[in-house]
Amino acid sequence: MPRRSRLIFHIDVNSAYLSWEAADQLQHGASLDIRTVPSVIGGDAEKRRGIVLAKSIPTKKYQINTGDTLYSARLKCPQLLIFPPRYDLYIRSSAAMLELLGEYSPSIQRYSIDEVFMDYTKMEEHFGEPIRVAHHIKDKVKRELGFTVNIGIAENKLLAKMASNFTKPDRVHTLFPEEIPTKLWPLPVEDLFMVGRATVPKLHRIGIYTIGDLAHSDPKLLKKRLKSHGTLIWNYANGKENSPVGNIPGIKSIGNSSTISFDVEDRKTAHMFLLSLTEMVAMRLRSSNYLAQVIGVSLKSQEFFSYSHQRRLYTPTDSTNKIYTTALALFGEMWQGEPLRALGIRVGGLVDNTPRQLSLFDPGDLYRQRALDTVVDKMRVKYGSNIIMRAVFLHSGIKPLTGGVGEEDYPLMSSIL
DNA sequence: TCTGGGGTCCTAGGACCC
DNA sequence: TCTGGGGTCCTAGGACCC
Repeated sequence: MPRRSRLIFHIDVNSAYLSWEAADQLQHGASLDIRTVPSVIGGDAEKRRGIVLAKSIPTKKYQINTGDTLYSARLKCPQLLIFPPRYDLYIRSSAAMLELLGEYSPSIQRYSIDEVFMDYTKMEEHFGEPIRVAHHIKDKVKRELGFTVNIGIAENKLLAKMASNFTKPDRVHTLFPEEIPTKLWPLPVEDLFMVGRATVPKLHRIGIYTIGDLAHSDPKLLKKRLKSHGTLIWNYANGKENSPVGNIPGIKSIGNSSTISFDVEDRKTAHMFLLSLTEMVAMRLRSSNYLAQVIGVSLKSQEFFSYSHQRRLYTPTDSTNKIYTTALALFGEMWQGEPLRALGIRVGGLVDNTPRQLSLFDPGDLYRQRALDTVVDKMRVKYGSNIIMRAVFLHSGIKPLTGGVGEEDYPLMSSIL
């Protein structure tokens, strides 16, 4: 075995949402393992959220893809089983896996709810040869937690991630430098991380169809055509990437958006949804101990046209009222009365919420506003998010908070991901 | 009963300043 | 009287990820 500059593991849960649902069902006495039949996790079509979020391996021969509408998925496979998402279960399952992995290295990075990077460099003396240990870890996850993972092993994060994407499920793959020509380069270019829907046709147009084609193309030409993104994917195709595991920079923005079960056509209803979203975003902002300098509103029309407006404030804020009134102003500037399918609020330009010089233009009731927001946050954490709500939501049929993970059950969970 | 939600980063163009 | 030019900030939109 050659000496490796670094040893990086990428652990990827196979069909995460679906695997976690399957494992939970079996633990509760189900006789059918839904991973063995065509099945998907999908949103609620009546609420216009009916898309495939995760799919079992047997759906492959029906050509069902993540993102398909449930309508089209059912056309492809009439006997398809569909289960709703359960974000609380996913958060618990993900945390259990992270805890298990923590035994094998002090350097662990949660990349998403179902992907983890682990730096195994210099850990061999403790736990042994990397491929053997990877098998041990994957078998332990299966035995103790009830779901399967793929593990990719390489000298950097990019190649480890590419390796974990090879054949699934329940597999360990390596992608060391000497294996790049045989294992990576033959793959279609769209399989490369960061080569998405818009880039593929541009690459095809210049005769690039495989990752190998990209690796051997002229980086100057790519840069000319694709700017910095061209340089990035050329490096990736050649296996060049050297970011460390861990040291995730702080969050940059916090947002929530929602597709509404009906088209919003009047200002009053739109305002209520904006308030509901603002309540969630502002609560998350305060719990993260940041203040926001930029407030943004995004809309999606019935015809799927998306657009947004944002504004930078003179004074950073975490006040629900300030964010809401800014959002209303932005909404008023951009909305021409077209039916709306979705609305969103996002705050950015985050700065630490440490004691600061008050601007001359701060409202005099700043502290009273803050005290009120803080009390409401505490009550919602303690008694549930519906314990206190703005009067406009009474009998409106609209939830007083919208967004976050797990809807009303886990209003604060999203901020840990 | 047709198309989610939460993020990050980049680019282009305009405003503004010197 | 013939329209410089660089730097920075801001905003809108797009591309990508899971």
